[in-house]
Parts: sequence; structure tokens; C-alpha cells
Amino acid sequence: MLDKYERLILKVLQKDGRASTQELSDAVDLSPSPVWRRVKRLEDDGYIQRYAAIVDSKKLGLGAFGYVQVSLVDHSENSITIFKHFVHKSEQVLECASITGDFDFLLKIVATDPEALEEFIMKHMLRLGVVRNTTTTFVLRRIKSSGALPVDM
Amino acid sequence: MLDKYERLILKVLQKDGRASTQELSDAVDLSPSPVWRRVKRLEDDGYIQRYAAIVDSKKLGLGAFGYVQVSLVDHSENSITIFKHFVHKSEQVLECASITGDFDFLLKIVATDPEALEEFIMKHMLRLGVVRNTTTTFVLRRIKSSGALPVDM
DNA sequence: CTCGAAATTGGCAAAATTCACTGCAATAGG
DNA sequence: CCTATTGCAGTGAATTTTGCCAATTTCGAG
Repeated sequence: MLDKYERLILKVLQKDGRASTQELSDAVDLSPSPVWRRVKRLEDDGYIQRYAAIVDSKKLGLGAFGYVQVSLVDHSENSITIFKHFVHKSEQVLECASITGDFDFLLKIVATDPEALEEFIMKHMLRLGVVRNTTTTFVLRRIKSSGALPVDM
Repeated sequence: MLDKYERLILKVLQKDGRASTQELSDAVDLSPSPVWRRVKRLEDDGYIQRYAAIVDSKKLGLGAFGYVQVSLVDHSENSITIFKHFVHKSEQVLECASITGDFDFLLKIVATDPEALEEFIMKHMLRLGVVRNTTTTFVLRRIKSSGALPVDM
């Protein structure tokens, strides 16, 4: 599957997505050409989906995070479509997953402040007409965020 | 604070962290040099914290995600330190936040499969001796993940 | 409100570095 | 001994980075 070099490369690239072939070569202790071939393969085969700049939320004035559990009024095709569409078009929804338990979805929401967060839920989410019930959990402090995926070694 | 070009640049770089100055220049409709200066400023001022490769979890054999709410046995300095240390050293813990509500922390965990996820909680987290209680919510399907932060425009 | 000086910012061009990418001989591993 | 992979070297291109001048905006004095 993945050899030790590929695993190392993934590890490094998750921490520094702009590492050049040369830098990777140094970090991984393998000459540039095989490193380059591996990176290319990792990209082509979809191990690396894309690259992204990680932005400081506070600097952007986004000081409030919350997790919102959502249950829908029904589970018709239509309701689900409406809700998913809302999730995808709303930039404030950072993550969304369907989950086990009493609720259908768990969303991670960002906003400038707690009031704005509540407003988002009230004014936008509940107005969809497909949401039966929600439970909001506010983030007091972010201890760890967007940790890299573990690459077994 | 941030002008419209900087906001656009952030928007693009969150989607493509490897966009070159030239590419940004085209996307933002501003010549390369001011674009370059802006990117540099965004990096130096900490708006851009770092760059990262986004890796496909399934390809790595990581097929199980879960959200785990955790409450500690007490809130002594010591217990909190132990728990936080565990969170930071555990690669399987992708996110952690202290939260409002009945629990103290909400963690996002990844594992190869549900059993491995449960094992992680049982064998590793509960063995810390500082965890009183946990509630695990399994992710059935990821609808949206790691969406870029909204940059007001 | 107008005018003009100062400061900021954009655009162009050039330089220098670095980078991606490709053959090929050497090498290692089975 | 054969196959797969490495390391090296080279090449051409793309990228970053800097300096300079023009354009634009800002802002205060009149």
C-alpha cells in the first residue's frame, strides 16, 4: 500500500502543505526524484485531495464556535435535500455529519460572536421549515483543532 | 482592516493553498506584485497560520469518525493537565474543545473502524483515570467537512 | 468646495532563485 | 540474474522577490 516514505511525506505535507520536493527530500531522507514521483502518485491516486491555507479565525473576527445537533421534522427525500442544500451553501457551517443517537445531524458552526451564532440558528436554520429540534453546544475554548490525520507508521 | 483583495486572496488560498502569486493575480484581478505583498502580509500578520495538505481519510483506512463528549472526575489543575496532555499526544484526537453543557470537552476522534474507535475510548481515554463519563456519537456519513472559514465580503 | 502636496498603492520589468520534471546509469532486492 | 527503484545531472520553465515609476487616493490648507 504505502511505503514508509509515502507515509512520512503525508505526515510532513499535512503540517506544511507547501513543502517543496527538495524540502521533503531532506525531511524524508530520500533523493528528490523518488520523492517527487511519490508526491505525484499521492496526488493522482487521491491520497492528497487538495492543499489549503489554514486561516486564523480570531483574526477574521470569528470568535464563536458551536456544535449544533439537529433533528428533522421527517426523513423524506425532500426534507433531507433542503437541509443538505442549506448546509452546503452556508459558509458558517464548517462541518456536517449525519450521526447516531437522538439527532440526525451534527453541525459545527462559526460566527462572530455567540449572539450571531444564535441568530444564525434561529433566523436561518429554523426558518428552513424542515428542522424539528436543535441542541446547541457552545465552544468555550479550542484545545486542539484540525489535527492531521494519523498515518500509521 | 482587510481590503477586498486580501479577502479574496484568503478565500482562494483556503480552497487552493498552493495557488501561485500569478494564479492569485488572475483570480483576484490585481497584478502580481501587490498580490505578493498582500500574501506576505497575511502570512506575517498571522492571518494565514500555515498551509496543509488535505488527506483522504478513507484512503488511509480511517473509516470511523466519532464525537465524544467527556466529563472529568474533578476540575483540579492536575486532572485537566493530564487530560489535555492526552489530547495533544493522541493523533486520533483530531479536535478538542471545552464546551458548555453537561460535559467538559467535546472531542472528534478518528479510527480505522467503529471497534477501534471504541477501543480507543475504553483502553486509552478511560484508563487515564481522570474521565468520569463519556457519550459517544458515531458519524454515519460526512456531509461537509473542513469548510473554509467565511471571509466577510 | 477646490486645489495640490504627500503618502499609499498599483503596475511593469528584471533578477535571482528555486522548482518541477525527465532520462539514464548505478544499485539494490528478490 | 532480472526487475524495480534509486540517485544524479541537467534543462527549461515557473516563481518568488526587489526596485522603480506612474497612478491613485488621502487629506489638509486655502
